[in-house]
Amino acid sequence: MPVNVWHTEGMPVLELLPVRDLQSCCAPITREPVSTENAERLAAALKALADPARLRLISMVAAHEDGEACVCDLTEPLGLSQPTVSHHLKVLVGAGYLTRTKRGTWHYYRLVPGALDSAASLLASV
Amino acid sequence: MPVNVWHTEGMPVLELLPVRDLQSCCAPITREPVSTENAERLAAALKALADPARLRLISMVAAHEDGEACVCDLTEPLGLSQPTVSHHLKVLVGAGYLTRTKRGTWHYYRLVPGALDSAASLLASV
DNA sequence: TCGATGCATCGACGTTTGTCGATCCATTCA
DNA sequence: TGAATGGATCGACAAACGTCGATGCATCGA
Repeated sequence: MPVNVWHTEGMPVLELLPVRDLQSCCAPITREPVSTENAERLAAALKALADPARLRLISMVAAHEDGEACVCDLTEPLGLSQPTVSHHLKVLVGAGYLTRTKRGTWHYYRLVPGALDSAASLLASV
Repeated sequence: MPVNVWHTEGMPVLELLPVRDLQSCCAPITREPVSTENAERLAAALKALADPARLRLISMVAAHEDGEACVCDLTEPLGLSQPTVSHHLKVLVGAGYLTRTKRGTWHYYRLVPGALDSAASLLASV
């Protein structure tokens, strides 16, 4: 549920707020502009997604068997080097979209349920 | 409705697809990963939003009287120079989130209805 | 006609980002 | 124990990005 964005070093700076229902049902023509802090948090959350390779990674992990995948599953279909794939996965984990679990030799990445939808909701409520 | 992203020079490359309803009602555990082209388009659309200044600009334009604002309305509350504000507005217009209209000496910016929600829907359907 | 104002564009700059090869560590297996 | 494999991290580098001051072009009002 919480989509985080690393700030200094793996430090989460964003906990996605619940969707503001009043927004959707009775938003006036003129509303309050978003605060600087919320803009920075949402921008960081979006920046983590604003890359073709990372969007494909998210999609590939979700589409993979059992909803999880290791780096070796992703490198070849993505067409990028292993260090680059690891880098992108780290960004996605840091932002709270993926989790990482180690089993034996492999690190399995898995989509955080609802993380993408939370970001989408936040975006729509700007 | 269409959220565009300039490709070479003001050339729109993205027309937001309609929300794929089958996705929300009966998505299987394992789906098809997004195509490279769609990932690039969505990434471009998100990149235009993944900046605190631009998110605040969108919000400020929407919150402004009559739903429109000129550059001079935005520069001071945003705390950035006029060229920088113009630059960000250009990016947002290019991506299809804002429109620009000239009346007399002023250029008025206005939110494209539904553009933000379209992007959010696309994001949620990754 | 001339000064003032709004704003786009240009050029420059420092920072951030995406990418890779090289390296190193952990785990497995012969 | 030693080779092989998965994968994180490092260092380097080019490209993209955000920002600003300077400039130029409209438009308006005196």
